[in-house]
Amino acid sequence: MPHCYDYPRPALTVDCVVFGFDGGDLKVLLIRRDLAPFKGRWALPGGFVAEHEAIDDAARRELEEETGLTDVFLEQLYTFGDPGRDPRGHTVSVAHYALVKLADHAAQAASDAADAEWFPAADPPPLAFDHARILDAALERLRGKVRYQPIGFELLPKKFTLSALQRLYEAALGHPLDKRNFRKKILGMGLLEELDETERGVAHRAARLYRFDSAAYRRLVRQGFNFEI
Amino acid sequence: MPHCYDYPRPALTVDCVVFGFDGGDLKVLLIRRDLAPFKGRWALPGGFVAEHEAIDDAARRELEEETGLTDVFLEQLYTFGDPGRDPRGHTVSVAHYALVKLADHAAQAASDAADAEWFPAADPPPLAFDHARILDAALERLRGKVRYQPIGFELLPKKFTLSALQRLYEAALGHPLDKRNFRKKILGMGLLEELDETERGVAHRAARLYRFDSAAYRRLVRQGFNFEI
DNA sequence: GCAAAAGTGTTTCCCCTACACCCATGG
DNA sequence: CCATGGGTGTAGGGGAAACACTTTTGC
Repeated sequence: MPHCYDYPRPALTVDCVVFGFDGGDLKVLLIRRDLAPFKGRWALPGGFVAEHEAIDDAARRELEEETGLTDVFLEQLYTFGDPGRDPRGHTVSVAHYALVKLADHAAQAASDAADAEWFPAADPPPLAFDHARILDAALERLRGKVRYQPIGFELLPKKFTLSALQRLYEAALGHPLDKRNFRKKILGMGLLEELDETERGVAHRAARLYRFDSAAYRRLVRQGFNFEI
Repeated sequence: MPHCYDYPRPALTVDCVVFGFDGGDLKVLLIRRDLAPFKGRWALPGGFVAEHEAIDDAARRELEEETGLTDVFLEQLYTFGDPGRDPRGHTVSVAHYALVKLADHAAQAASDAADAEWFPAADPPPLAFDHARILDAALERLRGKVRYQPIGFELLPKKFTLSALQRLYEAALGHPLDKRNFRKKILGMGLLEELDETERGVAHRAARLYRFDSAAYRRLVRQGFNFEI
């Protein structure tokens, strides 16, 4: 039952701020636009919501079509609807943010989307539409959320070192953390499974690898546990 | 430049979860629907977003049209877009929540909107559409946000007693707080201006009145202060 | 052997918590 | 004078923060 003729209405799109972590900086995945407006500019992956399509389905569909990414952590961020944000007419965008394990996905994204590229999230190129504002909102959300929900692990490979985890938190929060206190706190939570394995191919002492134990996390949450860094 | 004929698209609405506090319970303001679907059911105030209208403008406009409320604290909550949430067709709703000073606004709302009524937020009547889910999301947001942003004051009269503030926090958080610790903490922040005035018309010792000092709050935030209860 | 990062404990301090009694007011 | 809420201080415990050196490994 389409009701396009009932009422003039804004168009509805989704946009995705895709974050990755390369061990040093937070990255964001951008697409080069090959159509007007903003032809040639970098933009967030996204597109129109189809009728009878759930919003997060649309976000995942656009993400796969434009970047090849599937099975990522994806969450709604905010809905941007200022008239004037799209020169073609009033377009409302439901922005999302996604967290991907960069190491696992880099090859896939590169092959499926020639015009997708990773940029430093803190220092992106000029962006189309109001996407710079959306990126800012996503960074702020990530900074806030990473502290009280264990979403940081979505940005790391399945097996990771404590130093990698600490560098991730330092990049997300924007300030250095004390190594001993960080390890004490994170290990004290009982969320990390210590593996009998070390990282490989480094020119110094190899660090132990850990894995996030999501079953343990769910168990603890049920008992009233609150994650907090 | 309307582009209704470009593309079939979902309809776009706004809905508002309006919270008030009567000194005991959190309340939510509902409207009785006089049109199908869900005719006669209680629903959140809301309606269609006009073309070229900003989303929060639409929310404020609908709020005034349906309840008479103006100049309230209003913030975007989440966008609900499951196909099937509206039997008339695919309708995406950008939900907001609002906080009003119940004492100041009760008369105004009652006169402007005969079919608006306050209900206990924790125990509302059956609601139209997916509005029960939206209300739940708003309650959860309020519970979370009240702890680390000074938004509780939006629910109290300009001048209030510390006990009223404490009862508000207890209602929002759902658990009792220690009186002495609460007063120590809240006064220690330096956000409350102590007035030379006491409440009136109570059958016991009258409590001192306080006022939230938003200038002091902004000053402290600039210095890195973080509100937290 | 040297560069580079891994790994490890203790002390201090502050904030959160728990807790009970007297006071002022209106009826 | 009594019922009702207003208002106040302290002691103890736990977690956060500050802090430096030894170990392991690859080159």
